[in-house]
Amino acid sequence: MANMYCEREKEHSASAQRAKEGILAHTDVEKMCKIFHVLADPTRLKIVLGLMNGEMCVYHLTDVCDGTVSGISHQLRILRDNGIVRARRFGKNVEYSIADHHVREMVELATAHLYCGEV
Amino acid sequence: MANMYCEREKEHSASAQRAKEGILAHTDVEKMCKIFHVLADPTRLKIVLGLMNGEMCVYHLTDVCDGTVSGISHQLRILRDNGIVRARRFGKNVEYSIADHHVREMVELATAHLYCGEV
DNA sequence: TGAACACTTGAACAACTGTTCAAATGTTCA
DNA sequence: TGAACATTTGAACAGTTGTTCAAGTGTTCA
Repeated sequence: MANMYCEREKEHSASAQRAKEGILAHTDVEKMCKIFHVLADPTRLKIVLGLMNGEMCVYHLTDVCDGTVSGISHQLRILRDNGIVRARRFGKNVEYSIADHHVREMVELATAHLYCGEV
Repeated sequence: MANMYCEREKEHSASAQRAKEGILAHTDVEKMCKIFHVLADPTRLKIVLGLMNGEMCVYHLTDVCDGTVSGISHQLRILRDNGIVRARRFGKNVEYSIADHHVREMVELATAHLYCGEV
């Protein structure tokens, strides 16, 4: 990457160098993708948005998210496996809650992105 | 939702009610999913991480992301269509940059989620 | 003008994922 | 113990998506 490739070669190759040696060398891209991927499904996002208002069992979540018990349960497993929600047994029921405050903040930032008019 | 469904029925149905009348009534879930979806692909995320270090043209991005010109260009279009990056022509080249500071913050929060030990 | 370069686009294929239905597990209570 | 309830799990199918290859567009410069 020593030759001229574009009119702003110097700036761009400097950016490229910084990126390669910095953030991309020290970030687990696959893992980070997974976090976003988990939030990128309407059912799962509704579950997360719902749980941001308080703890709930599966039946309440099917009501809030307008889904089937099985469907919600499948998605809850994915959320659980990725550390987004936490499960706790309560007799016959399982109570779910948000496991990580960063998730709440990510959702809030996504809202900001959506309504700030920059799109 | 008036009967007993679980041992903590009162709390849970209150959460459900808040969620249904509040955040879920006022959030465009599909649009928010789309934002997360866009960041949920390794090629696109690498592009975003790369551009967080400065502006670049497509050729530099293929170097940074270790991808083909065509592949990167396809993903750049998706990022552009979703307001994540911005394109500006510079002679024969097209210079890309991050379009929205919320994206940068979302990526930073995802990093925090990844390395805070809560997972 | 036309050759060379930088990037974009379209089509097609393989891989992945959300939903559904049916069956299984775990828990309570009579 | 067994019936009823709450939730989980497995298999399968349809729909979506990232990548590749080939062709197209836009720009510069001789």
